[in-house]
Amino acid sequence: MVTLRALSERCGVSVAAVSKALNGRQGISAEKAELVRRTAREMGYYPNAAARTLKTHRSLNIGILFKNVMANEYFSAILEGVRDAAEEHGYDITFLSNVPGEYGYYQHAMRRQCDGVIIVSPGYSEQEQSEALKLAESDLPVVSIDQIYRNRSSVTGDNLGGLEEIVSYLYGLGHRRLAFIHGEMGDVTRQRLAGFFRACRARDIRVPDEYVIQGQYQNPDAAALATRQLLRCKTLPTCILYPDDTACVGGIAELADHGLSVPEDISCFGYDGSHIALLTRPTLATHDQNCHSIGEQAVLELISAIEDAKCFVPRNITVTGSVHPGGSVRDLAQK
Amino acid sequence: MVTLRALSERCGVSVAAVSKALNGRQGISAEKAELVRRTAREMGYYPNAAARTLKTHRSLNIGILFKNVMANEYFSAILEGVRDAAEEHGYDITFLSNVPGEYGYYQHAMRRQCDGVIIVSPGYSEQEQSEALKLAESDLPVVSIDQIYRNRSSVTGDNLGGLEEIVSYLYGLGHRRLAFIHGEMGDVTRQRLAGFFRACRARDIRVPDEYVIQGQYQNPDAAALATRQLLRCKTLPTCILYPDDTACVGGIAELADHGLSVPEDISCFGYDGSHIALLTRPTLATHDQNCHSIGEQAVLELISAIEDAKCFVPRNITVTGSVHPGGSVRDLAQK
DNA sequence: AGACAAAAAGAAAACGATTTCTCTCCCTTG
DNA sequence: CAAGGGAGAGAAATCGTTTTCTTTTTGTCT
Repeated sequence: MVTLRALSERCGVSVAAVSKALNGRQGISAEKAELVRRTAREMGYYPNAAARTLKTHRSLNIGILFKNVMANEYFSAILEGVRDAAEEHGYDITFLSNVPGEYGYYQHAMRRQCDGVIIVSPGYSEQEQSEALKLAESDLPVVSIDQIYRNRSSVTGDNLGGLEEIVSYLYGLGHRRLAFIHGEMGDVTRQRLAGFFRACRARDIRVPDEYVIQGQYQNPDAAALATRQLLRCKTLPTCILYPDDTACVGGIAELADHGLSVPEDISCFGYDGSHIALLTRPTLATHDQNCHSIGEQAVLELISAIEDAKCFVPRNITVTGSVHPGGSVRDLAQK
Repeated sequence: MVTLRALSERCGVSVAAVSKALNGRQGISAEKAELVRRTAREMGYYPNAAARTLKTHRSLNIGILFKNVMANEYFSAILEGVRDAAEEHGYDITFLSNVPGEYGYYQHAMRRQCDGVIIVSPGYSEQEQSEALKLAESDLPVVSIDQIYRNRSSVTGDNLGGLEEIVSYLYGLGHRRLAFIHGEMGDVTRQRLAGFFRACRARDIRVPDEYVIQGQYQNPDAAALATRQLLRCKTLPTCILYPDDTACVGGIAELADHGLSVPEDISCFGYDGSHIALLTRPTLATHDQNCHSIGEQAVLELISAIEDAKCFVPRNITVTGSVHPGGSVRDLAQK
């Protein structure tokens, strides 16, 4: 292994000088610095992160709470955004784990000397939630995604605005009877409901209670069930909004089983802008949440919390998405 | 921060004694060891990974080469297997990056003192390939997935056996005319082709040249194109094998455009066992590669390369998958 | 009781960086 | 020409562990 010491001997200067040269600090002449840098390249030197961390108390390492099935496209896209942005800024990321009775997320982060932590999804169990909270209330810089902790920055998709946009889009196509099958209750769902009702009210769209049904996220069967329930209404909606694309696919299949074809008989709208949306026939009209950007924003926010600690003030960042038209929605205006 | 020093003062013993107690080394009495451990728990001590790494040259960190869109279900499932297995064995994982002109995968791994590296997918560019090779030829323990490096262990899905199984399954359902739209040429594709032809020959299934067409992995459009080409044959196959589920969906859509319905007119078979396969109507017959297990195996192999270095001998591990029946294949035997 | 081995305890030297502080020089300025 | 200032160079301390080696204590056996 090539160390500063080795370099210093090779160049005939002190270890301190080598350190200064390599870090662009001053206190060393330009020629010597150049010599050192050249020699470093020749000898294949790379700094020892452990030693540097030990001394500086900065690890260039970001901890990440990510207790999710990665197969979930929404979360994996966020993760990718996080990774890309971290990489670009010279940070590495470390998945934080939680072994009840042994150590928690916080201990893990501290053990690895993480400079900060991004909470993507803490896990569903009571235990994991409380460990995540411990982290959020610690002295570490923390940024969360899709949930809000006291006095911490957060980054979320624009669920309220997203649903407003969808309703506005559908209204433009002549839809007046909108049903909303939504996911499990939580911050995200509440935002979406608010956006939905707000946009409907603004356009004088009346939404019967029976048009709003709880389904589940990422669950085509739950969507099918909710759809079936919806079909019992005397007057059918012209369009059904689903909590995500996977659910939407499930709903469309259920409609087909009842002899209703999409979009001729009824329209459907997904959420997330996942790959599936482009694969099915008809393609899905959906709402792209811009996950990659959500991940990136979280990293940028965290880095500024780390590096400008003194003048950092937490805030809630909303990343706007956009409607992706698709074959599953019929244009009722066009006659 | 609670350090060994702090603990030693609190317990009235030497730093060395504390270290021994916490690591279960001998050279300290049972009672003192117990006292130290209790105090450590009380004071909320956790070891400083950087200091430990610096001293021991072991980081409990695994580098991972993963230059892929995570939205790809196949890779993200592998990644998840890697993460889970690593976590279980007390290792963390670090994504290795490659910034041309700055540093390569190897430098990144060394800088972070990785104990070993898993090469999942090195990236497609010339540059990345060669950086990955540098890593594979370094003195670090390396295990690769889906590709083989000289004198290194590898873990791969059983592509050869997978296709044999598929053919065998289809044969059992009465299919005799099989077409194979495969992905870009490479180790994986060659294995699959070999398995396909071997199984066909064993059953006296003749495969006309025009039934074997190159498409692309994960590309529904390429699959559609290849499918169109296939439809020009005077005699159509009874079943088309696709390189993966995404391609399969693209193929089915193309067939529909030509007025052929699946599985009534023609059957289709995917690969990967992805979520999509369960969502479409009909559901996709597919082959589950057991990706999670592939990731796990790679970690186990790497850990033994790291921890039993002296008696480690590289080998190629094959993880077998299994056929998942689905609605896209018609049972021709049943009349 | 005395001698010796074995176990326990601790002092100190690393590991590879950063950083502070001191010491030289050399140059500028009055 | 003397004084003052600034830049360059390096010695040494330090970060929190582990580990070796020496010293001390304890226990065993004749």
